[in-house]
Amino acid sequence: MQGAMPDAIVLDLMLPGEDGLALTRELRTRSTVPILMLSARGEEIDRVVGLEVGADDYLAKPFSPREMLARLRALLRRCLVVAAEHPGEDKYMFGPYRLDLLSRRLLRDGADLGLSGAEFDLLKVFVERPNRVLDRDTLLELLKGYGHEPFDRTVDIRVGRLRRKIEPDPANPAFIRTVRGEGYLFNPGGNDAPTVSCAAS
Amino acid sequence: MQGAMPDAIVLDLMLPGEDGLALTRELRTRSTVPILMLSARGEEIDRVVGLEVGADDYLAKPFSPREMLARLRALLRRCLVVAAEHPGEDKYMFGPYRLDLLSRRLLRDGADLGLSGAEFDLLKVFVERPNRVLDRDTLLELLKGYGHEPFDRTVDIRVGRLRRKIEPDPANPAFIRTVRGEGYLFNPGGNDAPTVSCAAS
DNA sequence: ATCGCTTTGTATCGATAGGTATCGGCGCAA
DNA sequence: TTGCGCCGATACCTATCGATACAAAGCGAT
Repeated sequence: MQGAMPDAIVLDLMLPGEDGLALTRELRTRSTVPILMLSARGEEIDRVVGLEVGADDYLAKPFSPREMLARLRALLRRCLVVAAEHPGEDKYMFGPYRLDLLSRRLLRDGADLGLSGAEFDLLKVFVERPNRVLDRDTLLELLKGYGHEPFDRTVDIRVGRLRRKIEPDPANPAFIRTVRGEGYLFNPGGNDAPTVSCAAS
Repeated sequence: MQGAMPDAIVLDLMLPGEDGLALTRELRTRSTVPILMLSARGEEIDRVVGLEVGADDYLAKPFSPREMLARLRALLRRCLVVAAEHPGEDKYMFGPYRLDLLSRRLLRDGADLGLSGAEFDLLKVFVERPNRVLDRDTLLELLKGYGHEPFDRTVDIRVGRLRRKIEPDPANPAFIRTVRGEGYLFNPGGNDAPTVSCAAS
């Protein structure tokens, strides 16, 4: 198990020569990746066991593709809330965005938002420390190291530019919020109603 | 619906006189609380629709209690990943309002009330200590730490501004009451029927 | 009721923090 | 070199906060 973790795993228990239950248990010791379990065995006891070893959902065959998609979507929707909160990943998702640390890009619906380098660095710092107030000193240290003047306002400027690119309404920031006298706070939920994809359909 | 949000909601679609689907959609506009949907209607289309309006899981009757518990546990386990990183309550509801501690906002019907930082801090202090009189000294300590003058009236001013934003009738405060000579009292119910404090008796 | 003292409400205003337009310096590519 | 985009310094503007002062309300004494 190397490289990037997938966004979700759909696991068919009837894989030849593999024990899906053991695999799930093993996965769960090292990852919180969402798992949707599929199986031909539809007995209640199978479902209960599958859920208990760590699956997030269990779907017995035969099932329709539509239901599987609906369940997968519900699961991903639920996980989007937390996806941005696991350090060490190479991708972070928040709101409608996906920040790819490897290619240093911010994507929305697959389209590149065209962040500049400084904007990307700032957003990375925020995304890795969600839901806590970061004061300007800390931000400056994380962004430029230790040699900065007391009245350096570069952070404010970067925040302003970043907001113009990612905030639906830059005057009322939802993702990067100001905490007067303290600093800034990154709120991955945006508006806290992360029903995003579902609400549309 | 008042006080802290429940940890999860198990919603039976066959509630009399209620449209569970609409209720779910409504809930989702203002909360990310986990929802497990139960229904006697087990058709695929019902399940898909239930999941799409915002349920996290859908279980058709008849089902066994064990499976329901397993699914509920799986759902809570998934959501606990978030909760673990934010110990304590992160949302409070009172009257028609919802105070989100993470994004530092006060919402009413999903709309941001636009509290300023100082107003938010004060409301947070109240909301965490409902139904008890807080004197100005205590409030000052909680808000600014230990270095304050004896005749600091900051609290009064903040209370006044907060009232103007959240009280239906700021001249007759329902949520933040004055207890003359003692301090202020937060009454989450917002009802006018005074919770006769000891002063009266 | 009236008076007078105390407590609370709030309008105003100055200080300060934060938002942002503008501009010049820098690096890079053609 | 020129042109372009990125970045940060500066300056200016606005919003927020709390000090002050005064008005209003509560409360006891007369």
